[in-house]
Amino acid sequence: MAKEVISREENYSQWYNNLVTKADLAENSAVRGCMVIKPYGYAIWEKMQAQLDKMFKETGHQNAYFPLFIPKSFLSREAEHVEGFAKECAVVTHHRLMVDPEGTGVVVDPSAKLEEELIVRPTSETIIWNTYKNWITSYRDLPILCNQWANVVRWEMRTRLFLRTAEFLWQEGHTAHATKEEAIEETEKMVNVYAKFAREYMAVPVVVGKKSANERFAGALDTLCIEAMMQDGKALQAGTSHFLGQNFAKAFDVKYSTKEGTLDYVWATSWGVSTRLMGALIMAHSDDCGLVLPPKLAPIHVVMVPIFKTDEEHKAVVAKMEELKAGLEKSGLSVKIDDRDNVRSGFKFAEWELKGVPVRIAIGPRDLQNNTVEVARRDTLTKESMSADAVVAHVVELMDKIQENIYNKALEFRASKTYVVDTWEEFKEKIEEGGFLLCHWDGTPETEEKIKEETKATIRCIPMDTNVIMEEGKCVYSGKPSKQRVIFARSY
RNA sequence: CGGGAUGUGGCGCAGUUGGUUAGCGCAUCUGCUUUGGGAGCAGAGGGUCCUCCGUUCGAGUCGGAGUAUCCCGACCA
Repeated sequence: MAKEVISREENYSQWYNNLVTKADLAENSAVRGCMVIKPYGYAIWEKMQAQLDKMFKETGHQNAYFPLFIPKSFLSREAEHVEGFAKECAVVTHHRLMVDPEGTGVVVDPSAKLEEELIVRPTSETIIWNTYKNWITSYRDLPILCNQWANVVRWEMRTRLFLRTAEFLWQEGHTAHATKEEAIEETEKMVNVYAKFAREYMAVPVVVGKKSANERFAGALDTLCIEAMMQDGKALQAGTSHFLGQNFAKAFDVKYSTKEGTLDYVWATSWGVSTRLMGALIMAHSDDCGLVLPPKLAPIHVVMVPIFKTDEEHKAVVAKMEELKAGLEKSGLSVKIDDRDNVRSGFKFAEWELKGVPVRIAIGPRDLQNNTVEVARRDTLTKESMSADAVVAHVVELMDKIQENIYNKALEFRASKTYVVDTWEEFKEKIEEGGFLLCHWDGTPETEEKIKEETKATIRCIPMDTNVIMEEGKCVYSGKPSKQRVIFARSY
């Protein structure tokens, strides 16, 4: 008897359990909302890291590492920045513990109070710009193109596994440029790197766009982003790239000598993606049988399940599998033979489907006789029997097909939930169904705020892609003139 | 920080108007039988019923306080 399947609408976290768990630190409320990434989940993150790293290096960036702790005074240098982050920071006030004089255990040593509190980085602009000040004196020092892989802490009032944990892993790029144009070009370049990564590796279609003033990063002049649609129709911001202007250069007094011999402030960008991408991956592709991983990010491409009755059959089947495994590995695929003898084959089928392994191969005594194997696809849940001699070439080809298929499936889904909306009545009705609403907007924060209050929908982005209608029209809320449509949606 | 719900073996839950030794499913362990879609039978182990205080002859059950978790808001990658 099959166990009851879990509906994905009910709770995505059922799928998460393969990859992460909530940190079990309930005794201490101070660390609520953190997550443990299990080996299988971390393997996906490592694949993402490796690919992103490659793309960063291809665009001329280098990795570096900056401190976890930020002196409190740094955060107050940039006014908007401090407003955006000050409310949600973890603060280090002491540097020593002592044995509790009145009991067992340890207490904070009151004599070890820090002169100036340290902030656990919520993002590293301030500490990095404080460092860049020492690195930059002349136009010859520019540009500086650094990235760091790090963990950051944001004390969110409400956390959500993968999408908004108190501590998360991410990558943050911080670049310094001599001219405004070059910095803007960098901002656009990196958002496009993210878009390419999402589309080609995660198989998640995204819209590239610009944030409205309300949704912009604290301290940025412009925030570009990629927005994805999850299967419940809600939007997920999957990556951001900020044009910071000269705000941080001014705050940290980073000037350089120009070719002409004058002094000027440096232009900055920052950009980042986080473990939230794994959440996007799950929520974009999962079905009622569990995860569906795109081959390019799957830790295991092919799982082989032996079917046998006797020891002899077992040996013969596994021998055949080892042979196929060698062939597949030669083609660059990662293969797992599930040789466990304490669970039955049906259990294994279900379990590997839950984990999202793209292709499953089953071989039994009957196959050995006929020189066939059974190949099952995770994305379509179909299986076929084929000659064992052709299977390696077939599976290698399948990887590309699966990658393409799940992207197209997600793309079709997004298309089916994207509506062109021109009246306020229709807006209110459609927003309840979920999805992206392409609407005209008068460009004012007030209108955006009112729409949010009435419908919980926000402007996800002002699209920069060509596939969104560029036309003049009237604001869906106020009726005032508008130059192009923007995307409204409810979001995570 | 507001509004609501919930804390019972590793996980998911039941537990009646307060009444003996606190149950069930899954998982674990042992044995036998099984293996082409989440196995069956027999047996075994595993509990400070979130914490404290109170009511009572008697509390998992009632009352109070605390605490944690989840959901909905505000806040956000």
